Amino acid sequence: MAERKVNATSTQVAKLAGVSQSAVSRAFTPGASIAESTRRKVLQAARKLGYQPNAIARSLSTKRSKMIGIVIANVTTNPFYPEVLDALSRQFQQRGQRVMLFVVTRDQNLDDILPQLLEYRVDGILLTAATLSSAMAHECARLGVPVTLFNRSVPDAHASSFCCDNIEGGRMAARLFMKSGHHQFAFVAGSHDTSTSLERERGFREELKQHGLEPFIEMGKFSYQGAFEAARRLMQLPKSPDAVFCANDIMAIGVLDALRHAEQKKVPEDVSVIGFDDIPMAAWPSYNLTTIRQPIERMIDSAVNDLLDRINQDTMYPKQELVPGDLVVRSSAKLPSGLSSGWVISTSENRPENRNV
Amino acid sequence: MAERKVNATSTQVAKLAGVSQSAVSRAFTPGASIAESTRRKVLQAARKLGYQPNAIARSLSTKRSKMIGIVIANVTTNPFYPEVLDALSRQFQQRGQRVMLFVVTRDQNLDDILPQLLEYRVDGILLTAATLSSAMAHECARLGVPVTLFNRSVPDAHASSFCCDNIEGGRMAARLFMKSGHHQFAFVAGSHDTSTSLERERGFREELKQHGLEPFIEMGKFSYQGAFEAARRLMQLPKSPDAVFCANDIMAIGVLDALRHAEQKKVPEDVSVIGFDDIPMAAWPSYNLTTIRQPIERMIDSAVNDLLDRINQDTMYPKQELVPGDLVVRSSAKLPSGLSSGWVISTSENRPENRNV
DNA sequence: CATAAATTTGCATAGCTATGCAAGCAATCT
DNA sequence: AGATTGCTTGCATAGCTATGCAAATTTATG
Repeated sequence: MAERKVNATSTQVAKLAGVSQSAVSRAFTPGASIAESTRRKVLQAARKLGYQPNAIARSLSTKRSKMIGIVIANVTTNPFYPEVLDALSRQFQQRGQRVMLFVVTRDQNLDDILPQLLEYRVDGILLTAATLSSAMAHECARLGVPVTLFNRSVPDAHASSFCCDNIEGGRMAARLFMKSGHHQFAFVAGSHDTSTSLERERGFREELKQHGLEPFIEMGKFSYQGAFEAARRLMQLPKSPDAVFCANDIMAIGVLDALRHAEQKKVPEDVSVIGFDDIPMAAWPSYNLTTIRQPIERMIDSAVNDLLDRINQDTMYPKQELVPGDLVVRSSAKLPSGLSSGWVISTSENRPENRNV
Repeated sequence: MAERKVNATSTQVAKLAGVSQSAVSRAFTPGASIAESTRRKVLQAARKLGYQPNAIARSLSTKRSKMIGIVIANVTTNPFYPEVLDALSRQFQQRGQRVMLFVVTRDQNLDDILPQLLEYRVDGILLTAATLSSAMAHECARLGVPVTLFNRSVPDAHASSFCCDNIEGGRMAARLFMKSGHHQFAFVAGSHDTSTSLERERGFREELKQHGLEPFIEMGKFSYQGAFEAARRLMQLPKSPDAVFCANDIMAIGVLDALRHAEQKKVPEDVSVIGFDDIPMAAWPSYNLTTIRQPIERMIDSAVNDLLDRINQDTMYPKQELVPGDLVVRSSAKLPSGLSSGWVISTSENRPENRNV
């Protein structure tokens, strides 16, 4: 016979332990004023009744839900984002915050879903691969709920944002291509309304322009399949490119597969390919993708710290941070003389790859 | 100057609208007894104050949090799970449930994290790629919180479970290998304590055994890298296998890459490979992986329905469901005569592949 | 129009915990 | 011993919404 006591309350525990309800509350509040002896009595009674504090009631009372709302898109289409979600979730977890998750599509309007987060009085909101309407940004500001964008630049000054330096990343790709003597350049874009794609394109373009060069642009729709098709279109061009920079790794991989399996091109002999992100697959022997690595751990640490700090002291202003990416040299792009595969080129230092896994 | 009204309460709205607090509550409760005219008054006042019902307080009052706890592992190592998470999250979202997410590692002990879910009084718990200690299963049962396992078989009868028919899947792989004339068989396992890997191995073994055959077993640690190395070990064997079945697709891909890039083998001419799951990558031209597809949508529908049903009527008993998988024939395994690539073989019907994306 | 029936409304309270405050207590000091 | 000081403790209340119940109002019925 299951006893079916169901959720005991602090009052019941108090009665059994012969103390007041306040004492029970204090027994479960670290740092509260309670004698060790009574705390033990309480914990024992609690164990006997299978009592566990009710976080809902606590949230109501403290006006802190200890929950962070995470909104994320592209979870199934870009392996970078599971990586991000995993890291974020663990970090918050470890810092004593629960995660309320919303998976959305890239083009989904967040104005419907943010209210659902606010309804639960989340302490803070983290958006990744998603953007905020400025109406919603204001709403969050009004309610005093800090918002942080990850991997999206900020629409207005109400939210923090943590991004890789996409423009410089695009420039690095262009420089590598030029140093190793390519002639026709192309960029495979993700979409025309996403800051990551736009900025990476801009850096790539600007650097080429300084040498009087200009890339072809094709749309890869942020997907393997889209990039696969984009690559085929590029190869139809009269002067088909020999250097293709892609707005992210998953598209670079789509391009690689198209070049090798549908266009009989050799990589990097016929065409060089560079991606962005450095997802785990980029290191697989089938691809060996040269790419711009986003220093995901560092970015996430900063983002999480910033959000938690702003939760705890609401005097703080939102912050915009740009983290430099590293060029990871593998073998999907021809090497300029003096550079060999397996090196990581960052703005501050160059070093052999030694990624701790 | 931001007005900084911060979270209005139902009482404030009531005062402004000239009604009672109950009326405000009812205005936001679908189906409650309230005149259309007063509802309009209330909603107008609510808009003016930027009022939104407090879900925390509601949860406390109704004893329903409208939250589901999802625990998931392997998010970064196996693309199958982001797929699962995406689908689950959307489904619950659509059915009016919020998701509280916990990302864990495969071997992490859930006994520490389940209490964190229970503390928030989640209405139900869904575990995927994770198992439940029987102590915790009892605890959930005692508290009346239904638990559903996805892709793990059930430890005891307190939880529902939804799995693909792994044993039959293993059998299908064995049959296909045998029909197309292979001689040496191998299984690349995920781990030795996970039901998916064990059951797939068992089906594969049993079917081979009926023909007096026995497979080599190698450990692939549920990862690309682990399987890559497992494949290399297999190829060292005096009678190296010409038919390798892997406990999942990501390992099958690791095996394929090892065979092609490290062992100079041709697939499927020298070695045939079959995976399990049918992740999107399996269809990529680089891999063209023959695999057992888990009918993920159907499984998720069933799992979500079951969990929500059990939440709403606690008379229901947990259910164990086994969903048959489909053999998706591509070109990583030699075809027996009469079968061509691009077909899906299920227990009930065979049809050309036409996956709706 | 009177009465019954149906609908709408407000009152009062429950749901569970945290916490300011004053009172109780023991230990310390003079 | 008496006065201070510093911990502990319980009381009472806040935090916000939902809901049973009775009262009030509207609508339907004869």
